[in-house]
Amino acid sequence: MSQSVPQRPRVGRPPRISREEVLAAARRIVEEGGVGSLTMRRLAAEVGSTPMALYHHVKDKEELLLLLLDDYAAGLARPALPEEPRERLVTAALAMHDALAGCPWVVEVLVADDLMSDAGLWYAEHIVEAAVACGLTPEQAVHAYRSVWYYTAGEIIIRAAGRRRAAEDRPTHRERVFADLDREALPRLASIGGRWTALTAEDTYRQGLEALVGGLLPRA
Amino acid sequence: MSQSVPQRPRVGRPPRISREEVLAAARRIVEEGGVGSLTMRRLAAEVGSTPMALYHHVKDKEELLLLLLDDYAAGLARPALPEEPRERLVTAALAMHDALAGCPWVVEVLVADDLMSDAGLWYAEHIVEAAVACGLTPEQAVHAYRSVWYYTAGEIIIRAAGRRRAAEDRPTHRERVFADLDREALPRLASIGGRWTALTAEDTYRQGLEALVGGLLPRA
DNA sequence: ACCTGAACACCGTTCAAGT
DNA sequence: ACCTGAACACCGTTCAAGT
Repeated sequence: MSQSVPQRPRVGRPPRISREEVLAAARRIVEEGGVGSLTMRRLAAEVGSTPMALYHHVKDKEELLLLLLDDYAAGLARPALPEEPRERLVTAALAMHDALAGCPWVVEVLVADDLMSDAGLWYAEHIVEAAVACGLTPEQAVHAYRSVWYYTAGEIIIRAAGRRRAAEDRPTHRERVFADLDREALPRLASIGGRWTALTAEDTYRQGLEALVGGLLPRA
Repeated sequence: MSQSVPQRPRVGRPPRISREEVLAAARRIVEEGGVGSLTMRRLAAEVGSTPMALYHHVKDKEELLLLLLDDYAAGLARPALPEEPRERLVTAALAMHDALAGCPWVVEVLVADDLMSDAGLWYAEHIVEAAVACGLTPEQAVHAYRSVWYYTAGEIIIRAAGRRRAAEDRPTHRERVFADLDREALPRLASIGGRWTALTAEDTYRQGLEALVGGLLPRA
């Protein structure tokens, strides 16, 4: 009677590390240095084990990244969305952007295996739904979602790369090029000159999003 | 008198491979398998030499990629642009997109080191110029250019990744997820179901671009 | 001047063996 | 059942030596 929940008898060597431990360590590494810095060997060192022990807890590196993704997605806020469909679309897109901006490494994984796991689909669902509510056909709504996704992913990827470049302090290729622009051939860029870097560092995601959505939806 | 152009006397061992040869081989590799498949060792094999011989012709792998980029950019068409500024903006953006779409590996390099070399700046110049001609301030025009660039780069990157995924034929994570969608939580996506893949495979770059540009520019 | 070979410090992953 | 060690097939790059 005392054994009413039969603990499936664990046999063999007791585990020294758990899947959760491995994932937690992977998360730490990836948050600090991006996906590029996550190696099985470094991860093993982080959990105080050998590279091969990891393969007992995850299938391979790809599965590890997908697990990390699910994990991050599961913790995302799902904000209340406004009644008005156009606002609803913009709010959902902004929430999607925020979710990614907080965690740029996610995008690298997303792009590689397209579309997030369940938690990420929540954004797609509401963007498509709001687009339909605005008067688009389901097909048009999917296309509209895609445009928003391209814009959003591009913004995240490019700005993340920019931050990475700023972190290494060596001058970038771009700066060298902008330093001596041909005033004849490229007058507008030349006249902007040094302000380019500051201007492109400004966050204009929302502006661009509103413009895009305004153009995608039928005139109110 | 016969030596009027003194051939700076070449001394030492005669070269077996040239920089051009190295670049041409690198281009072949990258066109076939993407940037990921370009390794110094494979490149050496391709030119029939050793990895270390390459370092005599290019500084390192990064320089190699930038040279490849310059090279590609130098060969790009610079289409005649229409008089009407809004059309001019759209045409320049489409040309930029075409230039990248023909060569998705370029985007990986671009994103990593931001902005292309001179030839690529041509697009930026004309987009910014056209935006100003449409009535934006130079600052607004740079922001508009950035939005177009985010959208364009995102489209190229995501679609390139999609093609790569389609090439390997194993079922993607996405397909597995879409196969069993929760009809309660994600009704719109569920009702689209199997059509999702076909819909997102359609090329809607131009549509999205027109929408974005329409939203970015002042009402005509 | 140009090229080679051996070496260093890395990768992800498989396989056979230990506890 | 879980972990280890050695090994395989890779990377980019440095360094000392050869022609």
